[in-house]
Amino acid sequence: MSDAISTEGFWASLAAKNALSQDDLEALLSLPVRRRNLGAGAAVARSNLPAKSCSFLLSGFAYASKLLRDGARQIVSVHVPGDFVTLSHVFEAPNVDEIRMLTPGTVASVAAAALHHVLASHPSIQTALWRQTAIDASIFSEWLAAIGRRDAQSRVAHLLCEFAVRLRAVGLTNGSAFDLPMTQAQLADATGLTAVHVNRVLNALRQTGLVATDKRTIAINDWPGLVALADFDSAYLGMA
Amino acid sequence: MSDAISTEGFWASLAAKNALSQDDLEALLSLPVRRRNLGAGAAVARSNLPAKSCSFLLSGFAYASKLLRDGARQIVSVHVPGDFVTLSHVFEAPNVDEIRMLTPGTVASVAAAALHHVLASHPSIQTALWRQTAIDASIFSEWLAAIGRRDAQSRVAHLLCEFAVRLRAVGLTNGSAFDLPMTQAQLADATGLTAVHVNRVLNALRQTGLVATDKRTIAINDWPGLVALADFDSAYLGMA
DNA sequence: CGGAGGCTTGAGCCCTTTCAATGTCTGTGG
DNA sequence: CCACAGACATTGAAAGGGCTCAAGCCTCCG
Repeated sequence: MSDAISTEGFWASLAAKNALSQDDLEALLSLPVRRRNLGAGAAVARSNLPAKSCSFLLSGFAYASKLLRDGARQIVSVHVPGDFVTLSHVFEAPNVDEIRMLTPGTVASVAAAALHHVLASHPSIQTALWRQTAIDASIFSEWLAAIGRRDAQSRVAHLLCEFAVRLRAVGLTNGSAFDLPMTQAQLADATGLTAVHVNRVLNALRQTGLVATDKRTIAINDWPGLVALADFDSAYLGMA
Repeated sequence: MSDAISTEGFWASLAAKNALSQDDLEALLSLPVRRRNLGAGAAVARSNLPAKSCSFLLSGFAYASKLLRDGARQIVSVHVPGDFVTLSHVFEAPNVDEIRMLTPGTVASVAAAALHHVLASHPSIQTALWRQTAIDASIFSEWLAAIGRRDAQSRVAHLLCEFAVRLRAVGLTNGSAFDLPMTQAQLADATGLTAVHVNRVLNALRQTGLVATDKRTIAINDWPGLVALADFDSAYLGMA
């Protein structure tokens, strides 16, 4: 299985999106990177380990979640190939309980110390990473509004819209269809619903002709309709 | 009315918390700052204005919220004196619809251009701001878990615990009591509930002896009990 | 004194959950 | 090739937590 992207491609994309200089790019390319092939369900990082490193996805999907005392789980972010996964881990203790792979995939990691060394002499790179953290925060706040104030159909529709846009941005869509490798239970943990209700919501979305599903593939048949239902505006993703 | 803190005190606190050098601190102190006295309800920043600046609270409370198409509001963050308010606004479009004062207060602002100029030559300062953005993201994700997976009592209790800790950190508590200048409708918008239900929840918290309220003052009578109900762990605030 | 915003309370409803069972798919081993 | 197990999806019925609607009250302030 070849990775969706290479380490070099990842850095080049970061450089392009943030207008970094050639010198900056070369500094990034010189960073020692550790690659790991992980299976579905494997932990990308454990909260008990203080492994201060910054990692990103070369292939596969991952999620970060918080566990509550009563056993409930809240997935707070989902990561697609080309995303940073543990960007904020260069700082103190992680703020989530688990980061796991949704699918088999490859994770690349840079030790925090090495990264800090480069950042100290490359302010533009640090700005790029800071900006990425700001985008992560922006996504969190959008999810907050979705979970806090939207009904179940709108929440699920919003999640689907977000993934459609994010996956298109990294070329992981076939026309209007894309792969969303999450079980309904995981979708429930991401939207603050129950698996049973996610099932019913997906049923409703299918019956109203907005989407079609086949295994874990989502086909959006009525993008304007789905956007309207979700009250979706992609600005918060910080892309264009 | 004198401000709770001064601009100089704000920068000094930032420097202390991030182990910045004397040179860094002096660079911060040399930044041109615009101070504004705002009344309750006044807009700190408007989403339509591309006023790229970074602002922080010298006194008073503020909140940031998103508005949904159907008129619903979700408050995504509340800011206390000493907090940055529009830190991520140094980047692109703001990710919230409104930022308003909860009380009269003073806001200090630094133009993004001036800030960027300093950051380019002071990597440690940029790291400090980046770290603050990471903490903001951490708070978002904690709220996400609270709203997504906790019941109403636990959500409200969690919010009260958070404010108790944050206000104690800036010396704005009297013993176990503190001022939380939010109406029940605003608490509802922050917790994803309705004002009516927040009222009932507060009633229950009072009747079980966990808290007492007087106007907008909250007295926590049973801190361990409230923490247990909220499943609260202050680690996500990135303080100690 | 009157008005406005905020707080409180009651009653009924509804969206979502809970509980429980059945169906489907996939990989595995006999 | 089939039996089996396990994970996931689906469906029904009933319960419940929070919402909606509505009214009354309190307090501050002009």
